[in-house]
Amino acid sequence: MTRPTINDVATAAGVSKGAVSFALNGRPGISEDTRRRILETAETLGWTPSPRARALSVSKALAVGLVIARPPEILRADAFFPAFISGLETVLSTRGHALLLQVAEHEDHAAYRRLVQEGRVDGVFVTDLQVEDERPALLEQLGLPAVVIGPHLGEQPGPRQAALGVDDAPGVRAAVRHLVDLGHTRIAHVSGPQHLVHGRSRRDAWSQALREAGRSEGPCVEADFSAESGARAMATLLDLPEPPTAVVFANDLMAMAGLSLAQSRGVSVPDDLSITGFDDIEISAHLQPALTTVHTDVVAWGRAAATRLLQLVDGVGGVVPDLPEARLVVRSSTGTAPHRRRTNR
Amino acid sequence: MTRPTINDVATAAGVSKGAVSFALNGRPGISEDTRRRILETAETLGWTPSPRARALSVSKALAVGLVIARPPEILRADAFFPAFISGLETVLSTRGHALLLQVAEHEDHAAYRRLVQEGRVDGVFVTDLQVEDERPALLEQLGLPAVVIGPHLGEQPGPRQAALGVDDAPGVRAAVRHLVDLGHTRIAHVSGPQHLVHGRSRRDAWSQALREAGRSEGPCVEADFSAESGARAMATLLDLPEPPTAVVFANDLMAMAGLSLAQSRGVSVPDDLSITGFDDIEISAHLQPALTTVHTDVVAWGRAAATRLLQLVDGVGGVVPDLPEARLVVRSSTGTAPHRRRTNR
DNA sequence: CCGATCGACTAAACCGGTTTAGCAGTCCTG
DNA sequence: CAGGACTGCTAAACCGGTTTAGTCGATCGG
Repeated sequence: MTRPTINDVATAAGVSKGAVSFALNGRPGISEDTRRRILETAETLGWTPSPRARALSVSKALAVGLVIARPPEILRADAFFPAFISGLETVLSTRGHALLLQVAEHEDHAAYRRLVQEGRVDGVFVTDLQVEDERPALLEQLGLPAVVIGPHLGEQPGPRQAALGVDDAPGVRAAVRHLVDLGHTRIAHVSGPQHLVHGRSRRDAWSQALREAGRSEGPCVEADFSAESGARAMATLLDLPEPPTAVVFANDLMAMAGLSLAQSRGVSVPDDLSITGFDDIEISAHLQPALTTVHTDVVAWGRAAATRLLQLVDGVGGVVPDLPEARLVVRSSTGTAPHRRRTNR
Repeated sequence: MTRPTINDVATAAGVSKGAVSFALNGRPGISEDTRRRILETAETLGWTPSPRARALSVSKALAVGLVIARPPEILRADAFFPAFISGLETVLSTRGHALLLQVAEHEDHAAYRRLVQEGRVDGVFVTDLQVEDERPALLEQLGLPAVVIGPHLGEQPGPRQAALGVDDAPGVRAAVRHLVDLGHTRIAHVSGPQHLVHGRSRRDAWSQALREAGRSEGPCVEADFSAESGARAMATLLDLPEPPTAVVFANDLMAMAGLSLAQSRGVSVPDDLSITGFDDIEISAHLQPALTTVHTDVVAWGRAAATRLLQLVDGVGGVVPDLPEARLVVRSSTGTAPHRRRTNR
C-alpha cells in the first residue's frame, strides 16, 4: 500500500540501508554487481525517493521560492508571471526542485524572513526590483541565495546573489529610433513608477535615445503600468498646448488604454499620433491599429533565472545562456509624423 | 548561528524533548508552570518550528499544489492565475501551508503522479476543467485530495474531492437579458473551446437565456479564448449575410479583439453593434467604448478553494463561505439595437 | 497502611533518507 | 609472512520534529 522506502529495498536486496543509499546515488564503495542488484530491486519495488526525508537529512529544502509582490492587481496585471513561471518550471522540474509561491505585500520583509526561517526554500527570485531596494541586502544578511530579475547590479553582488541582466534599454531605444526615423520630433513618454527599476530604466533609455538622435526631450508623464493610469497620461499629453506626435508607453497595457483614449477623442493613430508599447502581450497584435511594441521573451528569462539560482544554491559557477535580446516589432500604430508638424520644424 | 531546535529548548528549560513538543502543541500532560517556562525559553531562544522535520514526522507535506496546464500562452493569458493565487495564499499562509506550483503540458497526468509520488503535497487544485476530464478520477485513485475549480460535479464526488461551485451561467444570462432589454434580436456568441467546462457552460447559458427570452438562437462561433481567435470569430460574424446586432464574447480578451476588428471595419460600437465580455479585466473599463462585461471575483474563488482543500486534507467538514455571484457591469459597449434591425422584426 | 490510580514527565522509537565510523577480507609490499 | 593500504560492506548516528511506552511520586480509596 504505502510507498516502499529505502529500508524495504535494503532488506529485499539483502544489504544494508547505507549500501542502498550509496548505490542509488552512484557513489563509490559498492561493487558493480551489488549496485546493479540494488538498482534492480529498487526498480521492481517501485521505489521513489522521498524529498521530505532527503530534505531533512541534507538540510536543504529542495525548493526555491518566488515572492509575488503586487499590491492588488495593479503593476503588470499582464501575463508576466504565468510566462515567467513557465520558464522557471522547465528548469526546476528537471533538477528535482519545487517552486514555492508566496504572495506578499510589497516591502514585506516578513515574507522573506518567514521563507528562510521556516527553511522551506534554498533560494528565491526577486522580481519587481525597486530603485532603492532593500531586499537584496536583507537576503544577503539572511544568507539566502537570490537571483534578482533586473539589470546587473551596480554594486558588487554578494557571493550568494546574482542579477539576471535583463536590460530593457535596447528595446526602448529601438522604438525611439524607429519614431525618429519616421520623422517625429515631439516624442513623449508615459513611464512606469520611477521607484521601480524597470520603470526608471525604460524612461532613461527613452531620454538617452532622444539625445543620441539629437532630438530634444519630449514631455514625460509618470504612470503606474495600469490601464487606468495610461489613459489618464494620454489625456494629459493630448491636453498639452503642443501635444506630441508620438508616445512611447512603458508597457502594452498603458499603450492600449492610451490608444483607446486617443481614438475616442478623434485622434487618428497612426495618422495624427504614433504609439509604441512594451512587452508584446498577445492582444497587442490584434488591436486596430496593431500595436508597434517591444517583444520580450519572458519564458527565456525564467529559464535563465532558474538555472542561475540553482548554480548559486549548489555553490557552483557556470555559464548561463544569454538572454535573448528584446526586439522591436513594428506594426501599424506607428507611421510618419503628421505633415503639419514635419514642416513646422 | 544555526536555528535553535526543539532539543536546544529542552536542555535550556531543563526538560525532555517530548515535554517541549507537548507544551508547544498545547497538549495535556504538562503542568501550567512548566508549560509557561518552556514557552518562554522557546521565545527567548527564538525557536521556530521546522516544517521539514514536522513534515517527515507527521508524514504530511504541509503544502498543496497547483498545476498550471496552459499550452503556451493561450487559454486565458489574462490575469486569472495571479488573482487566483493571491486568494489561495491569503488562506494558506495563515494555516502554515505552502503553495507549490507545477507547470505541465496539457493533460499531463504525469505531473499529478509526480506530485503524489514525491509526496510533496497534501492536495491539489484542478483548474481549466474539461468536459470529460480524467483528472478527478485519477486523483481519486491516487488518493490525493483535490478541489476542482468548476461547477458542482454532476456525479457524486469522492470523499476526498470537492467542487468549488463556480457558476458562470448567471453572469452570462444577465448579459443576454441586458441585450434583449435593449431590443436586440440577433444575439451571437463567441465561445471558448467546447471541451472546457467554462467554455461550454457559458455557451449553454447564452443559449438558454435566449430561449427564456423567447428569442431564437443566434449564430455561435467557437474560439479558444485568445485574442487572435476572438478577432477571427468577429470577422466570421460580420461576414454573415445577416450579421448579428450584438455579440456575447466568452471572455474580455476576445471581446477586445472583436471590438477592435469591428471598429476597423467601420462598424460603430455600440451604435451598429453591441458587445459584451466576461471576466472584467482591468483594461476593459478603459477601452473606447468601455466594455460591458461580467465581473467575477477570482480572489474570492482562491480563498474559497484553499479553505475547502484544507478541510479535505484535515478530514474535517465545515462550511465554506459562499462565492460572490458574478455581476453584470454595464458600460458603453452595449446600446439599443440599431433602428433598421429593430423595425425589421 | 497498602495497592491502585492519576498526573507530569522522561526515554526511546519513528519518519526516510544521508553520512561517518568501523570492520572484515584481500591485495600489495618489504 | 607480518604490516599497511585498499575494497566492499555494515552498523549506527544524525537531521528535527511527533508519538508511544514507561517511570516516578503523589493522591486516593478501602
